[in-house]
Amino acid sequence: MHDLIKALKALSDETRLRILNLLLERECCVCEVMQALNISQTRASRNLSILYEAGFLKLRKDGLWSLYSIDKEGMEEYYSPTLVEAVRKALKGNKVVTQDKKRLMKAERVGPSHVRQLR
Amino acid sequence: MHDLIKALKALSDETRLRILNLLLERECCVCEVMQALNISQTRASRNLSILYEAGFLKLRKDGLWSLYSIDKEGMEEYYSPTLVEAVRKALKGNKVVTQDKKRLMKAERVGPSHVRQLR
DNA sequence: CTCCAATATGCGTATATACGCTTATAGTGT
DNA sequence: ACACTATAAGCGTATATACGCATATTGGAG
Repeated sequence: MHDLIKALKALSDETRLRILNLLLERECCVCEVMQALNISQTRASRNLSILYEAGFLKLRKDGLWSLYSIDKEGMEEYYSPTLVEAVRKALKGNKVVTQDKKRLMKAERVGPSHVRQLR
Repeated sequence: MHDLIKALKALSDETRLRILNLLLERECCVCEVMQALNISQTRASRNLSILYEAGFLKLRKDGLWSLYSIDKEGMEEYYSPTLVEAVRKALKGNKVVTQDKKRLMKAERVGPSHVRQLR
């Protein structure tokens, strides 16, 4: 029950729902998440790791970059894919999420120090 | 998105997951929830109304009694039934929840003032 | 080894949440 | 009207959460 609660808590936050929807598009590094959602580095990193700890994401390191993606296979808790799918459906066409994905297309894989404001 | 977050938050709590699982068994009044989970009246009432506000429950009044049950038909947000089902599956066979249901069988529809401690 | 870059973490703070105690509200019966 | 009962709501408090600022960590380049 505790793991389920942890998973549900992880999803009970706008920032994290937006991140999850970004990652449904494709794997992202922290700085891409920052740009797409237009949030701080700390905030992106913290919320990514909360989703990670809850079992939704997998992490791949490439040099300085931390690349997060939805852990489709690795989700041992059988309910996690169901939750992700429910969130995906629920937010399909959502304005904020759509805008995030647009910004993601313009985002560049450069670190916090070079991040530009995206529209 | 806000409604989804509200629903997820409502589920992100042990007391409320236990209540939801009780109600998957059958309609209950507040005092039955108290007895089954062995919690206070305030706590039962508060958490029931949080689940209600999040759209998971329906309420039927019978005299002094407030009878809560899962709102299977009324859940307008199409994701709510999915979430309920995910929770149900995830907690199937769970010790705590099983014990709650056992106590529910022994519970009586009497108010807080007559509640006995159940084993 | 040194400097720089991308990410993670410690810490303080503001806000949210959960709960108990107490009191209010609203049916029921006399 | 009055007493009694089941539930809801106000309030205070303890704990959890989210965030930013500053700093630590870790990898790469020279």
